[in-house]
Amino acid sequence: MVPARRPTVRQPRWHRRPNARPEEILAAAQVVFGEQGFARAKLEDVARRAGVSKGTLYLYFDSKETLFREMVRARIVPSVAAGEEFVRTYQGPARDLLVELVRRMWDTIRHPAMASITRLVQSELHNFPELARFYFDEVILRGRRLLQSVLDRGVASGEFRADLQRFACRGLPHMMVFSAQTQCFFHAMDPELLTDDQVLEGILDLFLRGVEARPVAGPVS
Amino acid sequence: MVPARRPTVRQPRWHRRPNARPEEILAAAQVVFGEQGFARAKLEDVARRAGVSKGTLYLYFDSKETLFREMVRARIVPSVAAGEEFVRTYQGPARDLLVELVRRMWDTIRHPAMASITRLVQSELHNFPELARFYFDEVILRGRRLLQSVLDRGVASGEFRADLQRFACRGLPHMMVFSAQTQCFFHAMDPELLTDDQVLEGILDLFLRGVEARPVAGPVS
DNA sequence: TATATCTTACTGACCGGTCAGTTACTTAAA
DNA sequence: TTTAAGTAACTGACCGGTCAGTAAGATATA
Repeated sequence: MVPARRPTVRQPRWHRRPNARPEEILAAAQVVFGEQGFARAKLEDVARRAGVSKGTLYLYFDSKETLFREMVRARIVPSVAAGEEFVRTYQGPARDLLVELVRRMWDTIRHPAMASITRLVQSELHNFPELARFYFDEVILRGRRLLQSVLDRGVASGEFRADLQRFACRGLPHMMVFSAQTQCFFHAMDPELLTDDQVLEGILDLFLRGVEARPVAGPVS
Repeated sequence: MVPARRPTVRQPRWHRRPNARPEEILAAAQVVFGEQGFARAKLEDVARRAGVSKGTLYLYFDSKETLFREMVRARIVPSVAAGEEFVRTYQGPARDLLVELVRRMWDTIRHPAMASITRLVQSELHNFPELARFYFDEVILRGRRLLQSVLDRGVASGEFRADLQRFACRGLPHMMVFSAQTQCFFHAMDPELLTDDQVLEGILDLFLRGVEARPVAGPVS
């Protein structure tokens, strides 16, 4: 009798997929860094989740730090660009634009994977000056300017208060990002849970009241 | 000639100060954890800053994790209690109470040492379920209820909108905490810096507009 | 079409540094 | 003299980063 080893069609233990690897590694890194934070995250875990060995990580990324930076960049920049594109092409009242922009921002940042990134960046900034610089310029500043442009439109059209403070374009994203983090991370222990939609409506309700020239009561949209 | 070594009055190399040590260690831990985050922080550094050796830490705290938890507890709970005491004893319009409470909260959380703690907690929650539970119950929930009670007073007196959303008592602290963190950590690289006072006025301006029944334009106080 | 040759994506054992926690000893001070 | 506060050398687990070796699979040749 012939032994059963060596089946007729041999399955390779791994495949060469140099084009797919970087994205897969970034996706794995997003999960592991998001769950563990930078310092606790083990590259061994990132590798396992990406379906490769630890050595392979180093074929595509110089170091743990580089991997972290590239992951943040790859995940965040497209969102900001999408927001800018939306505002650039929007036709209509500033109020509606603001409402829709806030909805889209909320839809982006309320997902745990995204909330993890904003939290990560916030907590690791101090250790990665280069990342901090990049994040501040390409995310915070661009986001702030984007929102300010929407507010400016509304002021020009008389929809928003002429005496808006410079803080307005910061307060909104601050409230949104932190609300998203709280929704994600305290979800399990909150006895007075709000749904994501309730939070969104609450944000819009407060902020519109805060900026509109002639606020009216009642539902937002 | 007599050699100069061994002066007549010998200074002890160290003193036994069992009552003072814990607080000194907590203070050192606040700085080091605040600067480095939990995982990067070295107990060696905490010990050096506290003026003791590493072994001494273990005379007063079971582990790195315990030290971290105790530090957060010791620094945060008094602030919450102070806010509660202030609201409990306040006589006057709800609007003034709200303004003054926000001022005091801002005065507390805008300091880097405090902003570091809120950031720390946010980023380490996942790794310390016990701390998360404690923080949520003793800080977030208590803070939320405190603010809600102020809002309720205003609604009852007709100063605030009767249709306030449940989100209102969360949005304000979210905006404040995140604004404080941003003020602290991006201070160096922001080309459009606002002063702490400008941020406070901006927060009050937005939020009062958002909650008042008959908002009026103009400066806050 | 078959197979020999070659390139390179990929593996995984290993090394060296780091650091939380321990312990054997020292010393302040009651 | 006693004892508890404090020290500092030590241990062992852990993990980022390396590199010698392996095998997938492309290409050349018959």
